Amino acid sequence: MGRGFVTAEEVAKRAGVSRSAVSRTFTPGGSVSKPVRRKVLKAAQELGYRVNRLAQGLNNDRSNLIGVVGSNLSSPFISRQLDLLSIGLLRRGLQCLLLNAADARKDIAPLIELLFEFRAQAIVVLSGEPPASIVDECIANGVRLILINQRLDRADTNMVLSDDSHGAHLAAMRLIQAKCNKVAVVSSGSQTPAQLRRVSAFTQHMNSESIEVVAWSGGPTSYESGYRAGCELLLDKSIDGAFCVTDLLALGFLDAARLEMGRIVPENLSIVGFDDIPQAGWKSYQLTTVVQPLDTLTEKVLKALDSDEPETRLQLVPVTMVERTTAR
Amino acid sequence: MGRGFVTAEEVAKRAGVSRSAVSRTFTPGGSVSKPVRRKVLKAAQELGYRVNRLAQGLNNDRSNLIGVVGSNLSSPFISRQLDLLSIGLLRRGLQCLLLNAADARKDIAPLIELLFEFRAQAIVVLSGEPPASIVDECIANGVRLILINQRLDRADTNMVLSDDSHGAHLAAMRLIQAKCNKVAVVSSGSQTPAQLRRVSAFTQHMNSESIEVVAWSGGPTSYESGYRAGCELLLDKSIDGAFCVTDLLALGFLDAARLEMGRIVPENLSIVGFDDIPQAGWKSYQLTTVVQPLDTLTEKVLKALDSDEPETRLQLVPVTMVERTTAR
DNA sequence: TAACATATTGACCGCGTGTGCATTTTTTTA
DNA sequence: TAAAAAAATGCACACGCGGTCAATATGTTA
Repeated sequence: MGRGFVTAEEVAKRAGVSRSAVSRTFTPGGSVSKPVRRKVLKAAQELGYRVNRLAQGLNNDRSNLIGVVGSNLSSPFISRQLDLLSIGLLRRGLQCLLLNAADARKDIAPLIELLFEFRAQAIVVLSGEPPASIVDECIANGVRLILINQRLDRADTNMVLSDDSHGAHLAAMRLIQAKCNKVAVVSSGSQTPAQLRRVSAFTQHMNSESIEVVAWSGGPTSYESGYRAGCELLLDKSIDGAFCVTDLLALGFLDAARLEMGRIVPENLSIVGFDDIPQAGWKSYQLTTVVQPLDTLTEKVLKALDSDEPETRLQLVPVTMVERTTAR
Repeated sequence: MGRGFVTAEEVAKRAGVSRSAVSRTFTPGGSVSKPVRRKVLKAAQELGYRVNRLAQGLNNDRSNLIGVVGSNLSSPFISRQLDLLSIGLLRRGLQCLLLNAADARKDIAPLIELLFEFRAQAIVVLSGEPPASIVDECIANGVRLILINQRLDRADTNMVLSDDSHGAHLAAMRLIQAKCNKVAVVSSGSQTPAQLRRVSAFTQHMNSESIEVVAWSGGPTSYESGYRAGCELLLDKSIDGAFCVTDLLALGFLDAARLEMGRIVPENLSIVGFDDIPQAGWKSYQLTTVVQPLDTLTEKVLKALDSDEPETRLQLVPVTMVERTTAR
């Protein structure tokens, strides 16, 4: 009862049986007689014994650890993603080893190295782009790698991502429907691949309709950046529509438009966002936006974790648009 | 190079040295000659060898795993807390084993059991109240337990919490300063200890000033609950002040007041929140609120993790008030 | 060059667990 | 009741690593 944990050996001694008996008692399907099992359980209870899953994983070669790496964990979107993911993992008896990539935003390679050292069974990347070498090492070591909203140009990696292009097209169509003549497209300065896809798909669509597009990007993906974008862009009175590639940006933009630049939304200016974070539905905002269905996205991630040989490596999650009040 | 990870044995064979040499090469302070070290590193590089930290922890008795358990991970406050915590842990070379208590909101005991099985060095509880038996087991097994914003009535547990009472007093003083005659205090139905403390300290203060207090509580700790509270409470036109024990509640309340119940804030109604989540500073809200200094709180948690014999088990983090625009 | 001090090395053990195998005990069948 | 089948049990090994210790190699001094 001293420092440290109780071992199976001690339980065996107390119960007057062999250590094997203890092990078998705690192993489903182990061959143990009723009386022995009772004695073992009693001794274990009294001593406060718990199986050491680290040692367990040592010969099983199954650590049951799933590495999750991402940055911006406190943003509404990512945090919800992490919330759902961690619940799903727990339900499946998997443990979530969380690595915050805030320090190494650019290069998440060392973090993944760390996960290798912990023998993570699989690695889920919420944000950030792993270098190709890491991907190679993952398959070499039999570690499943799952990228969320990240599109890598190789067929041997699991990717689950929202249909950004289609979402951008939806946004474009909505702004066209609102009869906008000159629109802004707002993204952050971090230029994540997902954001780039949204910007380019949107721009392309608008160009094909001969509608002028003004691109703005800067700062982190935050409310404040959106606010700044609004203050700067809306000096141009002819802009009557905006697609913000993230709700956070959109809400900042919306506040700038209404409270700083004297615009009336949606009469004067139509705004469409992307993600559908909870705040987009708050009464003060009522943002019209493209919905990333986080639950189905998470579900696909978990499924990719389960199945031994995933049928599809690239899974596109369809997006929809929720109509609220910020687009005419 | 088959399935699974490379072992030190294989590296030794390839490098033409003993396995001990490999181990020493990767152990700081190990006695290895330059040429041998070079050979080992080369072989390790070629084979893609990585130390197995699980096996490492098996004899060290240091898993380097810190268990973090909490619920409501996507709420602005908790997610930020988790964000900061996970960064701090990583910086200190500790791994964050995240357990989402969403399923077992009431009883987080089984989750902590799980962390025992993984031989977590310490356990940080973001939310939820662990039963006393768990606390006993923690100290019996030499696992440090740190409770955040949770006050247990025992001297052998590490607790880091914001000064809820003082915060509530600040809120009360502010509403008195706003010359409120009848105030509401809004909390969620989940009745966490922290919320209860805020409510009671606030009510007590107001009573001592002979100001009438109407208490409302219901639903989860969410924007929606606050909105509902506003819709129901503000039917009483004589209520001219409100203390919402959580910013999320406050923002919902504020929206209900302005957009649904036709109140003018702060002329007609003063509102004070608690937490200072990012959204409280957004231009549409500009909520006057009590600030929980999350960075210092997190810092104290990390420090409690470090020090082998913490000087103080109960650490109260001082709170301040940020003046914005919702209190007259 | 010899004697000595020091740096390096490899064999071995322990960490806590699961499991194959041979042995012993219990149960079933003839 | 005896023989055969089944179940239960303990021993020993493996998992991948760090650390101890004696043996060996290298360097240093007289």
